[in-house]
Amino acid sequence: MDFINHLTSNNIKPSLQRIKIFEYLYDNREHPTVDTIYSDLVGDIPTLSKTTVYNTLKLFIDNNITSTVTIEDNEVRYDAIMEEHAHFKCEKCGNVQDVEIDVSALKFKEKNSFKVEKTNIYLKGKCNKCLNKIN
Amino acid sequence: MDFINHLTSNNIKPSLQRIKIFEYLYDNREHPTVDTIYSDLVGDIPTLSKTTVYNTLKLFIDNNITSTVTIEDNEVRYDAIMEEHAHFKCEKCGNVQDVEIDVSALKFKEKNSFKVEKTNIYLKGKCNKCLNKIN
DNA sequence: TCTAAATTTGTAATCATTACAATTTTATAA
DNA sequence: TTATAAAATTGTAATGATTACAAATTTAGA
Ligand SMILES: [Mn+2]
Ligand SMILES: [Mn+2]
Ligand SMILES: [Zn+2]
Ligand SMILES: [Zn+2]
Repeated sequence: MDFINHLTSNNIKPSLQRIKIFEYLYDNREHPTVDTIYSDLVGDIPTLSKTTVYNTLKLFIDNNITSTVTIEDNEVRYDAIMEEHAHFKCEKCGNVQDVEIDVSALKFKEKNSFKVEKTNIYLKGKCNKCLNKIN
Repeated sequence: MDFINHLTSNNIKPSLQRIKIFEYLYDNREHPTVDTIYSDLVGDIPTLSKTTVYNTLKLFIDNNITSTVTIEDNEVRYDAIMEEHAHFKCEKCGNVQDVEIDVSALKFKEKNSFKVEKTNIYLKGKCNKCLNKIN
């Protein structure tokens, strides 16, 4: 993945902060929060500001190279994978993982029609790891 | 719908505030926010406190007679209809409507299995009304 | 009626996010 | 290269939703 080219081709000037934040998001697929992103990167970029993380993620979202995952109503997570997929959160361990899904199979029998442009599917339950624990 | 009985049979003592808030939520299907609920009910119950609205909704959720609708990451909406259904938000007019959906049709081909206990499906786009406007 | 428990209320605290102005960095032209 | 303007980053203050908490009110039972 050529991050600089990816940013540039999406009209985003590739500053150090932007490259690092996008790289982090792309490599860490567990859908981190702003705080996690900031904490994990501030060692690398000591001058990093949390405001920059917020600004940068907003910029990414406006340019469609990042999306939010709001599977909980009290935390916003971020995702750099833009291919359509669902999300599963384990309510035991808290992990949020990607789920391949065929969204086109979603046929809703609606009387009043509307045009769907975005679909978000959020699943919750227990993950394989937690199911196999004996406690 | 017998609201008092519904609350009682779900282990919730039917105080005036609880009855009115649940009744409001059940009758107004547009998935109101705390502020909307409070504003619309304070005329009816002049002593109503916003804290009571928060407390009561939390109580409803804990007892599974209400759920949250977090189709936007910056506002929490509430819903008293507990039958499984999806939600559609029109990005023109902001309306959030219910969508009948066959959740069982959702087959995800996952390598790592997990046990799904709750499913939330959020759709966004343009509603019928807004599509038919000439502007 | 009296008393304790439950509920409601108002205010203060918390915490995530945004606004904004100052500083720093980058790009451009002389 | 140097000067200047634009863009990006930063730190701090403001905002706003939610929660904590203690006081007041209401309800239920003896
Ligand atoms: Mn994802
Ligand atoms: Mn609904
Ligand atoms: Zn788990
Ligand atoms: Zn509309």
